[in-house]
Amino acid sequence: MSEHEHPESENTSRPVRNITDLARLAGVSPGTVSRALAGKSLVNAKTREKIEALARQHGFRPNQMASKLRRQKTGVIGVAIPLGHDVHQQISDTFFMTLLGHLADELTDKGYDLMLRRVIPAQDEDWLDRFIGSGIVDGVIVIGQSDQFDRIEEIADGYLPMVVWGNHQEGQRHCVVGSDNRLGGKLAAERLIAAGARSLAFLGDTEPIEFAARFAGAKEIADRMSIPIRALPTHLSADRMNGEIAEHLSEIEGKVDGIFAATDAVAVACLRELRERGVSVPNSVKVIGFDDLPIASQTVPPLTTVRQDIAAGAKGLVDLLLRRLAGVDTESLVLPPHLIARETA
Amino acid sequence: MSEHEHPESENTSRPVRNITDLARLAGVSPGTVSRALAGKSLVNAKTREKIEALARQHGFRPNQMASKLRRQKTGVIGVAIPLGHDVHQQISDTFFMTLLGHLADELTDKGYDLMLRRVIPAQDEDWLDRFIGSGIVDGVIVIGQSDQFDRIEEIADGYLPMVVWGNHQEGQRHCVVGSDNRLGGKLAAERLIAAGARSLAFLGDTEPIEFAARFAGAKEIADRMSIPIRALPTHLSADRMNGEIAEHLSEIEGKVDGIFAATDAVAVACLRELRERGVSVPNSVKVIGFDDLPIASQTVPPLTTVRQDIAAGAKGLVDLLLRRLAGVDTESLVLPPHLIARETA
DNA sequence: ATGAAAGCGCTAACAG
DNA sequence: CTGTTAGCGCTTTCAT
Repeated sequence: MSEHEHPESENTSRPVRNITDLARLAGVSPGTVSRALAGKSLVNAKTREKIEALARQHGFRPNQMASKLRRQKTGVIGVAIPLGHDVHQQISDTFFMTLLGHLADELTDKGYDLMLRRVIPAQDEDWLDRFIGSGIVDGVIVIGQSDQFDRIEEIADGYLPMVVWGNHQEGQRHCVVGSDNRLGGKLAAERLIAAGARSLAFLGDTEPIEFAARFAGAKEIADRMSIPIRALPTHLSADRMNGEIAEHLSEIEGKVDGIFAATDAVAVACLRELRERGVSVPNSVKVIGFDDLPIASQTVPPLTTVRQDIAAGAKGLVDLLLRRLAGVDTESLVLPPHLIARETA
Repeated sequence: MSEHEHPESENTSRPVRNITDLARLAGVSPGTVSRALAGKSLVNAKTREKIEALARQHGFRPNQMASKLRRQKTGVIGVAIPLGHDVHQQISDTFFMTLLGHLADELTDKGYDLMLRRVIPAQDEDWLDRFIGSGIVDGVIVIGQSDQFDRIEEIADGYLPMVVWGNHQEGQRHCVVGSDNRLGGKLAAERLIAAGARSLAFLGDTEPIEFAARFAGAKEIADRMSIPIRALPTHLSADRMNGEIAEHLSEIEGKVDGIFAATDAVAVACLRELRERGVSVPNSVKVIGFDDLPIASQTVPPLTTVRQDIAAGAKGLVDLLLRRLAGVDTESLVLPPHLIARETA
């Protein structure tokens, strides 16, 4: 018989609905049951055992709602994914989803539950206030600034326990964890140029600030070396991306020999398109991605890319949030990206 | 000024902490405030407006914990991802993560929040009971049966609001939504054979029942056509997979001309390894995957695969769960997979 | 349409 | 070490 069924055969009285019922059975007060089940030290070992046995036997678990209300904390961290630019972009965005997986592990480790919300700011001005103000979470992690930088800044002024994955800007007020995108962009451009490229293109959307920073970094290097670089705007949703990449490649054929893709996903699509056109990589065109997702090592040829350390990012987000939960106004954490040299550049 | 800051300049009294404070300000009773903020019809329009204005002005939102406790429902659906066979497998498993994304959308749509838990059953016998029994969620969706089929069956006997993504077996007691894996396996084998393959292999882990069913379906067709098929066990975590696939390919070289990969991720790795060995696909060896993830269309050559309709799966999971929340003991939902013919088979 | 009052189930301060 | 007690903040009859 599963623990989940209350064995009414053994016990003719009504089921154990709460701590008081259990207290009655154990012949103690509700307070003692509460302490015993919460694992507080100040309970007689025998009493505790008896109570635990009874609880097990009746499949009883204290109501968390009541506990949370009373203690004024929920043990839940909200994770919000704002879908700003391209609503469908993140649905299967491997990077964000992997980050989420690590976050889940990290939070579980620290004894917190994770409440996930995907929000469309355009349809819901109030998304952050609502999440925060409802008393349903103790703190919030926002995955990606999307186009909500200002909104997040506003909130940060009055709400401490929030940490955001994203790009760091000089003088910003919200606590952010993220890769140094500008540096990543520099690494990418340097690599392309070192590999022999003399005319560069950035393939991707430069609206989101993370990507803007990657482009800016690459541009800084290109400008310094007097090498031209142009941005080729591309949506990141799978359906629009392929067509747009094809168009761009037609347009730049023979004029560009180094492509910096905003993400590995873009790079993979670009690689495929180049192969279909019979353009040799890296001989005729060099390509470099960003993220170092698992797919990067599976392309042909294997993709040279800029790695973001997702696990470290998740750990950083959670560590900082816990410190903020404890009242500390933490600094942002900027992680260094690393060049992963494979064969496309 | 952000709504989040309580404008103490305008109002010297202490901040509005609860419905009672707001009631005092509005000159009404807490009950009326509750009704007004909950959007009940039986409130005078003017009173409601006044209350809403006051709430907005003070950035007040009713405490959800208290509400949930009182109403004995949480508005939260638990989503559990059991990590049975290969703990790291799912960390970046695109299929599950995409399903999760759709689930989040679907649940949000229906007004539910989503509480995510990744659990390692081997370290935590009680994972499902704990999730369910704590009164923290109104219902549970389990993503993947992993090696927990029996555990889930037990729970299902005493707990209605649970739906599971996974494989359907004759006579099982828990409500499941999933693709017809056996049929998918048949489609795959038929396709490989139709493309000219005369000796098949299933590449992947046959432990998890979904994969076992895919293999069984393929085997049924192969047997019927008197074509040999063997299983090549492969871990699904990225780090171990590549080496194992390489070994298998060495072993079967020249002996197998049709490979059915358990998932697209495996197929992609297999394709890359074949290319490295100079084996021509589909001429020398045909390959077919399972899932139809976005990468499937990006491989070279584009991957023929068996599509699972993830969005429909998510919708099915949520719909069934809502029916169960309403007390209906729903049947399982088995979705038909579809062959997506591209160029590898 | 609104007010009064009784809890939802638990925790923690206080007293013993 | 344990019992008693006073709420946490909200919802919902039951009156009016």
